Amino acid sequence: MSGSTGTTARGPYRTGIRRREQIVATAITVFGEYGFAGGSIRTIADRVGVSHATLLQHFGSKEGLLTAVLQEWDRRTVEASLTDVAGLDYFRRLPEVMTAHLNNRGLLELFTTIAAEASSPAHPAHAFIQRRYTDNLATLATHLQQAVDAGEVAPLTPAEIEIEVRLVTAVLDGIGLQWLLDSSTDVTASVETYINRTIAAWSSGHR
Amino acid sequence: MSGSTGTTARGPYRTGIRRREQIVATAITVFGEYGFAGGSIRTIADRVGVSHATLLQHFGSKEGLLTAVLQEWDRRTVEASLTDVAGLDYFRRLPEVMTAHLNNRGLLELFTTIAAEASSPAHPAHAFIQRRYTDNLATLATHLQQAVDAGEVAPLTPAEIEIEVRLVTAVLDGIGLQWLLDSSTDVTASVETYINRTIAAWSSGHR
DNA sequence: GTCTATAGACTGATAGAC
DNA sequence: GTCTATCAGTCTATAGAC
Repeated sequence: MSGSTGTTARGPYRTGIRRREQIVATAITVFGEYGFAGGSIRTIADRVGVSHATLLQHFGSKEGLLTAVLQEWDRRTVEASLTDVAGLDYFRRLPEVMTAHLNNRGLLELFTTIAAEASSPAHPAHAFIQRRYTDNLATLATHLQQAVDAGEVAPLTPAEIEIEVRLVTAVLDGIGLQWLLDSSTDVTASVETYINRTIAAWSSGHR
Repeated sequence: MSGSTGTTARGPYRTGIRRREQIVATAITVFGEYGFAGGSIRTIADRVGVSHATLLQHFGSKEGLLTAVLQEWDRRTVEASLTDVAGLDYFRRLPEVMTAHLNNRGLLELFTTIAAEASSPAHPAHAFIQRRYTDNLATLATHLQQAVDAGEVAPLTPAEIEIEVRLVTAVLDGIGLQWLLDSSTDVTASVETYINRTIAAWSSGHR
């Protein structure tokens, strides 16, 4: 990626792009801490060490900054996702993926805060969060269906598959929130317990 | 309750108390929609049909109103909780309890939004939410331990019990959030699937 | 008990100098 | 590209009339 475009090399845009990344990174932590409504562009600008006007110059508006933040979150999430595994292996590796998430508290805090805030239809991130959940559930459903097709687990109806992937998502979200509220929460063990028991249930056909 | 104190009967405080209840009820929906940071006392006052000064007269400050809202939420939650069942039956009835919660979207929205917002230690509701989770987990742990003692399920270590009650809590929170984002989510079926499978695992000793 | 008026701080956003 | 200065609007909270 660092070849043809030249955006990461020396050039007229270099400092501007650095600044942009710096602002987005800071905005992630501030929106994570105070939510979108509670986090002001002045607070973000102060932490970066620039004026709030500079920030608006880069992103046009506060909502423009939110869009950039959500895109960056999306980018980093996709980057950390599992692309080399399919079927049941995808679920088997969820505990380690979740554990890796804990290294970046800000990102988890951002998603937890924004997802809850955006449950209201009027929130600027409402559509984004809805789509994100739909996509995530669909990905999980595809992998579970693959496991069924491969004979790794007993057959499941589409309705049952939806319940299963919603439960997996709920566990990841809920345990994440509990870890934010109490860092002594054993995230890895909890998710492992859930996944192991669930795969056992899928395999035996005792649903 | 409506006898000796006279607070619900005719008297000098009657209208004041009615107003207070009305304000708290409206504040629950507004804080649920916009969060504590995003929901202003002016928005609440407008919906009630009074000036914002009246509201501050009653609760002293915005944080005072939040305290009243959290107390009311606590009160209603305790009221709807299961006090007549113990041990495994407590878990067996969680699906119906959760389903009943869906009749009051505002209350669920409030808790989801505030819990996420309050994950930041600086939030005025941080201590309240932390205590609430600790208490809730302890209650669940007591019921599970009772089930163990009664021989309803195979033995569990304290660490295993903590994981189990955290998973139950995570499922309830996570499925609630998904329902807020997409009301077609089958909350009852999801929670029933989880509880049935979990009780089966506890009973068989295959953990 | 509720109102209007107002203080004082903070909000997002814009204009224009450098 | 970043700044200062400033705008209009909103915020929480208080004072004082009725």
